Amino acid sequence: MENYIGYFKALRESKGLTLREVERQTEVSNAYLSQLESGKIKQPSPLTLHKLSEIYGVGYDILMEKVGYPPLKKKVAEINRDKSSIALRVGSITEDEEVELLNYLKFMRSRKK
Amino acid sequence: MENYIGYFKALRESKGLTLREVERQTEVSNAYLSQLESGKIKQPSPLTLHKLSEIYGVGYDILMEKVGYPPLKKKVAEINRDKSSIALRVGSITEDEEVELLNYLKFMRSRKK
DNA sequence: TAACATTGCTAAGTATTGCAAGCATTTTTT
DNA sequence: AAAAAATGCTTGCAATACTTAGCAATGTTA
Repeated sequence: MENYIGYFKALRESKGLTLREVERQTEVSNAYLSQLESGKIKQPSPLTLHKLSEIYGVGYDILMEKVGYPPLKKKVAEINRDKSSIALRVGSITEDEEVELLNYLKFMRSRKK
Repeated sequence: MENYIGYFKALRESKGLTLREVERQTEVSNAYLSQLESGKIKQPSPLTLHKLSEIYGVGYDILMEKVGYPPLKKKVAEINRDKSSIALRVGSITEDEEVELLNYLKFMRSRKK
């Protein structure tokens, strides 16, 4: 969402790295890095950001937010709503559904043996 | 990490939602949702995943990893808060079990009407 | 000085996300 | 039963991430 012009360039230069050195270590082309630093790229992919976060020593989540992706950090309210790890994957469920799912899971597993 | 075929469709149907209902709430076109569910989309953007995570009640980070984006390390405090009843009793579930549970959840909920 | 390497950058091309419009079929309403 | 609405889906199309190839300027070495 916001402007991160100057940010990536300052980051790289603070480490004393050239575009081609970053290219070697991240396998992101120097051409693209140049475009990124000059503000021609709106939202580099998470994978690209992850590579950059490693070489620059900056948090992956920091870079994600920097370019405007939704924040990765969970809010406490959401954590409390999602009680179990299953709920994290299938969405929130009621207590009754939880029991029924448990039984069904048990049935599923016994059937596949 | 690779294939999430069946997952998004199972998620939606477990909630008893139509493509156009999800479109209304997330502002993601039903056309795109259809392609996503049929496996024609490799990596939907973080913003799209964030919207889906909200309407489906599934962790944003879970969806991010599901489609193959780099994993984000959780804070220890959050991890401990996340695991509760079901996880402690049955342990983790496989991807196949996950989809099967979603389908059963859909059946459970449709039965009670 | 001359040859060569390195630097940042641009232009053109490929691939993919996501949308608008529309179609065929099923479901709902009258 | 007919009309209307809702549903899932396909087909172009625009926008954009990212690459390869190359250029001009600067730095390095013989």
